[in-house]
Amino acid sequence: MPELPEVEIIKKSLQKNVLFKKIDNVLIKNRNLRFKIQRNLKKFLIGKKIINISRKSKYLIFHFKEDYFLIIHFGMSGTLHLIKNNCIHQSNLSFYKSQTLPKKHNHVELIFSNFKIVYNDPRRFGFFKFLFSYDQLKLFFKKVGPEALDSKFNFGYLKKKLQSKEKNIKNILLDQKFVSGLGNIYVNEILYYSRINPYTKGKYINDYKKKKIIKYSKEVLRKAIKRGGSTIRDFKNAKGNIGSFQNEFKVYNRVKKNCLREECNGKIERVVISSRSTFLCKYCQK
DNA sequence: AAGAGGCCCTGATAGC
DNA sequence: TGCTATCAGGGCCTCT
Repeated sequence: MPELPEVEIIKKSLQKNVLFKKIDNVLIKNRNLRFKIQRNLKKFLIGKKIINISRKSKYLIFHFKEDYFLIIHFGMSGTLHLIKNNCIHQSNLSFYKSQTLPKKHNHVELIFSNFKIVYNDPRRFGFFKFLFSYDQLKLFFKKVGPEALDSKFNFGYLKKKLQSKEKNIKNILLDQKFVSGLGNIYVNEILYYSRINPYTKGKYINDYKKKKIIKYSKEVLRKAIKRGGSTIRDFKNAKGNIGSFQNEFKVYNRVKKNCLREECNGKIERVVISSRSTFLCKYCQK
C-alpha cells in the first residue's frame, strides 16, 4: 500500500479524526514487526494527546508534547483501521475494502474515548518506533534522502548525484537514501512518463531526461494523492472508499497491453529488475 | 563507497 | 479439490 501518496491519504484521514485526541489505552497484541515493538510503548503512549500528525516520505509521524514522537512505517502490507462504536468507520483510513476488521495480524490498538485505531500487518514489514526528542527524530531521518515532493529533489540534485552512478535508474529511484517516498509502482510510472528505459545507468541520463524525472515524479505523486492513492488488491466483500489511481496506471500491471501513447504501437512488457516487477514499453522508453 | 543479493513474513492466485 | 510455485505496494543487513 504504502508509497508516499497512500501514507499521505492516511495522514489526512487521521488529521480529521484523531488530531488533538488523547490516547486512553494501548493494546499490543503482537510485538513482532520489522523491529520488535518497544517494551514500554504502552507506557509511553498512554495519556498522551496527539498534537500533530505529519508525514515524511513513507513515514507517518504522531507528535506529542515535549518532543515525543511516534513513527509508523507500513512496510508492504500495513493498514490502519479506524473503528467507531464497534463498527468500522468508512473512511480512507481503512484500505481494506471489507467492512470488518481483519481477524488476524492486528498488532497494535490505540484506544481513544469513543473509537480506536488498529494497526494490521500480515507480513510484518512495517514498524512502530517511539522517539524521545527532536534530535532523535532528526537523526532518524538523516539516513533518508530528500522527499520526492520536496524542492530539494530538483534538477541540480540529480545533476550532482547521477554523474557517476553505475546503478540503473530504476534501482536509483527506489533507493530511499537517494530520493524518498517512491516505491515500485510510482517508479514504473515515472519512468514511463519520462520515456526512460529502467535499465539505463544513472550516469547516462541526460539533462533533458533529468528534468523529465523531476517533473513527472512530482506530477505523478500529486495526481495519485488527488485520486486518493492506489489500491492494488481487490477484496471481494467490497465497499468503502479507496484510492482510484490504479485506474490511471500507464504501465504498472499492464503486461501485454497496448502502450497508451497514441503514436506508439508497442506493447507493455514485464521484466524483473533486482527481483522487482518492472513494466515498460521498449518502443518509447529509450 | 557503491552495488548486488539474501532475507524477513503471510496470503492470494495461477497452474497442474 | 488440493497441492506447489510464484508473486506482492519495502527495506535492512551482509558481503564484495
